[in-house]
Amino acid sequence: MNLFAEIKTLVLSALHEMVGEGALPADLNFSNVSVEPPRDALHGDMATNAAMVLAKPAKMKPRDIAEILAQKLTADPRIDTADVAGPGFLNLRLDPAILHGLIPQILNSGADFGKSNIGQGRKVNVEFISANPTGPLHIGHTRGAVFGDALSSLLDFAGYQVTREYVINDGGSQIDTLARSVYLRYLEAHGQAVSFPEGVYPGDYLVPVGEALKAKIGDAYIDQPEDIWMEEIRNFATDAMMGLIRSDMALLGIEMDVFFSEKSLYGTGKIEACLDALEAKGLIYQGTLPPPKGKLGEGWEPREQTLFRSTAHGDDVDRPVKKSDGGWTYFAPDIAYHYDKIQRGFDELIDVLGADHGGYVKRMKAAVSAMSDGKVPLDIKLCQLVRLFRDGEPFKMSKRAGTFVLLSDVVEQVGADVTRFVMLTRKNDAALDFDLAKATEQSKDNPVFYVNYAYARVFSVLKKAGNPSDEKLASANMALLTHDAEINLIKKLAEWPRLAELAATHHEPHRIAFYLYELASEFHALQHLGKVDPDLRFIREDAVECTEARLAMIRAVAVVISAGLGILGVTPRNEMR
RNA sequence: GGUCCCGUAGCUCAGCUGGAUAGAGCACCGGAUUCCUAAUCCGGGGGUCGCAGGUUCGAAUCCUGCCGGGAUCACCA
Repeated sequence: MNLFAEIKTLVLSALHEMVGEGALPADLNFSNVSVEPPRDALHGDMATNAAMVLAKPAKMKPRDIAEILAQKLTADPRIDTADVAGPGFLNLRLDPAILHGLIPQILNSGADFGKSNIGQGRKVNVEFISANPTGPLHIGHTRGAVFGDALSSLLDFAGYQVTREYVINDGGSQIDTLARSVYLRYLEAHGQAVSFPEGVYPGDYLVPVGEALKAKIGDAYIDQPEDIWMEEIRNFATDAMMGLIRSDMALLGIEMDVFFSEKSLYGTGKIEACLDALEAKGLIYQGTLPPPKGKLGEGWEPREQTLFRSTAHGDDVDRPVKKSDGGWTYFAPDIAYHYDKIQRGFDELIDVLGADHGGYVKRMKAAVSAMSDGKVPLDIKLCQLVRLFRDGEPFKMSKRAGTFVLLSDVVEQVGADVTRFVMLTRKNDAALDFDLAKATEQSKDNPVFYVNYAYARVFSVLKKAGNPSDEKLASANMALLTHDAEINLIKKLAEWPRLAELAATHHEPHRIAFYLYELASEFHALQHLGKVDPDLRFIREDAVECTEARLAMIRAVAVVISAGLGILGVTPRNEMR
């Protein structure tokens, strides 16, 4: 289904043939041979670098290799011409029938067009959001949420078996703080005047939690010491916060497969078992860390702690797993959590984190490498900050939380689809400026609109043509699509499977967004040509066959846009008014 | 000071395991609509790819060192 992969197979078999005939030496490594879209469409439909990457190991001139390869390739019916160009590129022009044949393929496969099996059913765990259950999700979580969800869909599209996972940090001291905060709201619900000292969460969102607690237990905990109510309120409050977070996620249409409780690692021997496993590899020891370099060294004092030898797996310094008082550091349960993921049989792990976790990457990779003996790759995707604007002015106020802009504020203002798309128009590791006013603007300046507009235009045209079925369109005579702009559009469609594979292997969903913009652009250009030259209009009363072929083509555009937006989690609209 | 990320057109950013004359949008200038959505399209000007070395047939891309911006940095999760 991936035309580029198909032609690459052809190139490789031609190369093997050349080896068999003695035209190339044996033992050549073909892994660097690629077949790609050429930078300039004038060069042809596809280009291969085979002659250039093989020239040196084969000790031949690139052009000599290219000449022979060109002869072999043109013998194949799929290849019209193969021209040697530049330093040794081989530019291929395909038999138009190959491109034309793509359209029925797209119409018949529908949303499945572009799916691949590069994942080969490998189990991949994508952990994302994982916000502390102490309040609603804010803008800082939103990008990671959208990114993780889209990456998951992308990997699924590429043939991986994906698990979306959220780890609930319900074991740490911040939950004690949450419980105390809720206790105050509980007292408040009973009519007591309360003040909120430093170190508790003052947010209004805890008011209903305090009231709910009152409704559940009445006045049982009034004037009671902390050790009486702490455990129960911790659980009660955590559940309430996870309820909030789940409803925030629902606003973006995100559903997790697994919610993993960090607390489940404590008191169950899981952390101990994990560290035992590391100790068996000689990676746990008692020791004292050197002072940090630089001026932060002030106030530092040596402490003997239990340390993980992360330097054995690429980290810069070993990391403590136990505090000097014997309690676990945060790192310890997190190692155990990743150990658990490995034991659950995942072949690959992905963590989506905020950029403020940058210092955490090496140690976690070291831990996973150590625990899996280097067999389970861990990719940590750091999402950089989102800067919110409205009409060019920084946007910071939140009506409900007072400090952070909430995810729900953003979705309320621009909608889930716009939020998702905009969040995916940047690489995850580049900072993102998000202008809430521009995001709802209906213009080409707004990529969401621009892409969806192309989709809606297709529907408009099809409607005008009486909504022919995909089956009927698939049987049209595509050979009538001969105009350059039409061929360019089909070539863009042909790139989709390849692009989806690349985006998946690189864990970069933003490439989908950029591709969709380009596809929409090709479509808008062609659509406009019909205004200048009536013969190029999609619907021609005087040419039924041609009309059918064109309708099939634009229907294929809609199918691919729909598939792409589907991966991004955006629902295309059939009309924009 | 260590580590990580970023540095590409006036602005915001793409640039696909290194490949051909470095691309797009905005802004600016000039055009296009009796028509399926002008909410669009076409053309033009605009670049020492932060700087300097290195690797090679070839570097925005890989390596080293600087410069600038951001994040982070030992018993906080």
